[in-house]
Order: sequence, then C-alpha cells, then structure tokens
Amino acid sequence: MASSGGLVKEEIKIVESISHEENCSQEARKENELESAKSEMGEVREENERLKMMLERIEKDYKSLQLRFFDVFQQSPPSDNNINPCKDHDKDSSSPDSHGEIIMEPDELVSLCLGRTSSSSDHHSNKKEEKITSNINYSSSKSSAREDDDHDDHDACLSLALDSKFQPSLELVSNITMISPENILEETKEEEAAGGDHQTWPPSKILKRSGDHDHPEVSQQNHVKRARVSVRARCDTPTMNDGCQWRKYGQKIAKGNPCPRAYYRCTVAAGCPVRKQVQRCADDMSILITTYEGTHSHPLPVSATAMASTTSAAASMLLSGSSTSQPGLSSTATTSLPNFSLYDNSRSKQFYTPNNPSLLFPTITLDLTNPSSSLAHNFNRFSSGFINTSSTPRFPSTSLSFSSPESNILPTLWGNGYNNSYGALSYINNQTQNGSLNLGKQSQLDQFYQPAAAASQQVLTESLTKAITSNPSFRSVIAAAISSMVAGNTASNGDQGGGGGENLMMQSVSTNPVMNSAQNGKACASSYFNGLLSSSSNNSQTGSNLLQSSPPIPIFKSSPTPTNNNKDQGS
DNA sequence: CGTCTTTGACCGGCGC
DNA sequence: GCGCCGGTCAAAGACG
Repeated sequence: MASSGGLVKEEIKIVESISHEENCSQEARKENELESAKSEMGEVREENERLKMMLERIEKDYKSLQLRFFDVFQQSPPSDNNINPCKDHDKDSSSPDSHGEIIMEPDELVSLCLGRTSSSSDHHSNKKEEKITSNINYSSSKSSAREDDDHDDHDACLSLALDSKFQPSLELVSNITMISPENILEETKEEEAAGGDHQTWPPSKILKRSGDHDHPEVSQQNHVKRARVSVRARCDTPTMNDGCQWRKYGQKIAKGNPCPRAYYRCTVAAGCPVRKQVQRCADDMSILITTYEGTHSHPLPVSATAMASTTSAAASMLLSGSSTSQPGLSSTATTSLPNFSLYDNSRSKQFYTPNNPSLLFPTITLDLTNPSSSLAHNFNRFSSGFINTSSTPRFPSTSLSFSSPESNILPTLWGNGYNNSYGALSYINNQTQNGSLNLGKQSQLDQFYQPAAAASQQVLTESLTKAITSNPSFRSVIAAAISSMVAGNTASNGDQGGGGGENLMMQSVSTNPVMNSAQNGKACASSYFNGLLSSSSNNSQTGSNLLQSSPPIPIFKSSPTPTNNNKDQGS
C-alpha cells in the first residue's frame, strides 16, 4: 500500500509536471503569438508610416495641383457646358467628366480623376481643358505612381469630385473608373463620336447613332473594349445592391447558363454610361455575378462609392497589371495573406477567346463567394483563375477573392437590403467595434448610416492590413484611393487626423468631420470593403437570411429587384 | 398617370 | 452568306 501510495504520488507529480509543461508550452505559444502579433503590428506601423508620408506627398501634390488648376481656370473660364456632371448630364454626355479627367465649375463642382494616363490627344474641342487635363493627369499619376513600390506603376483610377457647393466641406465622391490606358483613346473617340449622346456603352450604338462621324478610326477603336469588373457574391436578391440606382433594360438567356442575364443601366444621373450585367452562376445558383462596365459621370451616393471604389481599385489593379508585363499580382499575391486572396489569371493567358464574348473585355473578378478561408485553396487558384479559367481570355483578367471566415455573410449583407443591414446589426455588433478603416466616403446627400458596415470590421481590417502590407499592387491601389480622399479631406479642413494607431491611414480619413457629420457622428462604414459591403437597399426581405449561405434564389423574372428600391437611396 | 419591368424584335459581331 | 450569340431597343403591361 505504501508503495502504491508512492506510485500515486509520483503519478500526481508527473501529471503536475505534465500540466505544468503544458502550461509552459501554452504560455510559450501565447508568447509566440504575441511576438508574431507584435511583429505584425510593427510591420503595419511601418506601413502606416510610409503611407502617412505618402499621403503628405499626395496632399502637397494636390494642393499645388489645385492652385495650378485654379490659376489655369481663372485665366480661361470654361464654356458653360462640359462642367458639372451633376448638373446637366443629359446634355453633357461628351463632357470630359465621363473621361474622368477633370470637370470644373467655379462655384459648383470640381471633379478630378486621379491616375489616368493622359488622353488629351483627341480632345480638340476644348484645348484649354485638354491642357488642364494633361496637367492633372500628369501630376496625379505621378503622385500615385510615385508610391512606395517600385514594381508597380498603377494608374489608380479613382475619381475625386469636390463639390464646393457645400463649402467649406468638400465632398468626396468616387467614380467608377475602369478605363485602361489603351481604352482612353477609344472612350474619348466614342464620346466624341456620340456627339452628346451619353450612351457610350455600346460602341456599335455610338456608331449607329452618330452616322455623321463615320470615322474609320472610331470603328477600329471600338474593338477595344473597356475594363469590366465582375463581382461574385452570394446573394439571395435578384441583384446585388451596390448603392446605385439601376434600371433594367433587358434580359437575355446567355448560352451556357440557364439563368437569365439581366442588363441594367445606371439611373443615378441621366446619361450615365455605366451598365451592369447580373447573372446567377450556373454552377452555384446562390452566387450572383455582377459585372460593371463604364464610368459614372456623376457623384455617387455614399452607398455606391464603396462599390465604385472597390471596382475602381480592382479595375486599376487589372489595368495596371495589364499595362505592365511583370508578374506583378501573381507573384506578390503569393505572400501570406490570410483570408484575403487575389488571384490573377491573366498572366499566362493573354490570347483571344472567341467563344466567350464577355472575355473580349479586360475583366477583373472580385470573388466574395469563397466560403473557405483556406489560404492554400485560394492561392492555388492564382494561376488558374476563377471565372475566366474556362477559356483563354482575350484580355487579361484578374480575380480577387475576399474570403474570410465571415465571407459568407458579406455578400449577403451586400446583397440584402438596407433593412436587412439593420437586421444584421444585432448580430454584427457583437463581433467588433473596431472602426478604424474608412474608405467609404460620405456625401451630404446621402446620410445613410450603414450599420451593417460595422460587420466583421475586425476581420476585414486585419485582412486589409495584411493585404496592404504584403501586396504592393493592392497597396498602391488603396493608396491611390486614400490619396484621393485625403486630398478632399485636406481641402475641407486640413485635418489629417490619425493618431498613429495601427490603422492610422484610415483614421485620417474617418476623422473627416464632414463625413462624420454626414452620419450624425456615428461610425461610418468603416472599411473600404465594409463600405462596400454595407451598400444597402430597402429590400424588405427578411434579415433572417442574412447569414445563410444558401438562401432561396430569386429568379429575375418574378421578384421586384432591389435596384428598384434603391431609388430612395441615391438622393 | 408616371415610372419601371418585361419581353420579343432587332442589330452587329463573329465563326463557320 | 448564314446562323448563332450578346447586347439593346421599345412597345406593352404592371405597379404604386
């Protein structure tokens, strides 16, 4: 008995030691995690520092640019048209705003599009404007291209519209700008050829409608298609709500997909050339594929800016990738990027694909559908692509996948209605309160607070942080977006904000009192992609479906589309 | 009654 | 030249 008692004691000792070791190992693990977290934070801080400096540069650039612009403008007041994209869309179709270059009215609105390569060569109608445009483009592209990484010279195609009507608070509005350098000429010519008709989408239509401009070059240029941004998202509503107002103008059964493809055009402003196609994925009917094309010729409601920014950034990524021959995205994206993946299937296949007309366009795909956060899974698709793997793309196509453990809810939030967003809040609020990312821009006209935007902020923030820190391409795109906003921010109040936190760069945006006031002091949609996700509608479908990944799938025909409900959002 | 959706017709591009 | 296909138009109907 005594020996057995001794054994027991020894066993106890062993167990204790084991548990002690376990505790030690756990502690060590925690310490390791802590260490890695610290190092990550350090990296992020460094990155933030860099971005901060970059922002300062951009700010300076912007100021000098602005001064220069006003100088030029004062010397030569522009004609009364071609000025304000908000004011006279119907008649201003050929105005350069649709080029996203520069639109200015002394007392109303300035719209700058950052990062486009100069396309002024074809503008003969307004040479002064052309001159300005060149300057702007030079400076802006310079400032955006001058950024931290040497390996990518992106044209961050983000627009900045400053509405001085609301002075002193300048409003930031982003336009979807999906123009590749090689497409600018085409677009310019298109719009010239359109002769005031803003329907620039179909080149054929332009030719048809502008019979007096039967320029051979034009028809040639028309072969060059614009960049498209395709968004895959799980969505139980007929269309994914992106904050814009859309009007359906057609529906077709496309080959290879039993689900009809719906065609929408933007109705936020009359004459806006932006269109979108909405189609359910044949393989997974819960996935909605929304393809955007064109450039908004008007300021966007805040709920739309997120989408616009996203697509713009994505497009610029695509275009920057297509404009350079470097491996770029593929190589850089293979760095560790948990819950965020970016894959580009364009590099190895740059040939034509006659069988898939959608691939006649340079297309970038944002994939928000991936329920698996498996990194390897995502990255393994880098080379294979996602949407466009079926055939060889005629134009480079790039795919982005925003997959996170919560990713299944994101598209749902996005796709669901405004009410749903609120409905989701109760769930979401438990997740995070961290609202440091803010790339969604607020407009005075649109005071919607999007609580759903608070959803999964943390995850997204982390994802974005990593994305930004590890992917130069993405970084520069984001930087361009920030630059455009900060420029506006600076113009409005000069408050750069940002207290040196981990998400300093975003905070500097979110401290904009204009933005904050626009939302009554509430934390606004607090990440670039949260903003994107927060786009909402009045869709009255139950919020209970919010977090379901396989909701009932509406077919276009039967149910009223949320786009219809968007009307009260836009203005 | 105005606005929006639906849907068949039409058009142009492209391949064969 | 023909047919297929994607994309758009526009009349008619639906809806609020």
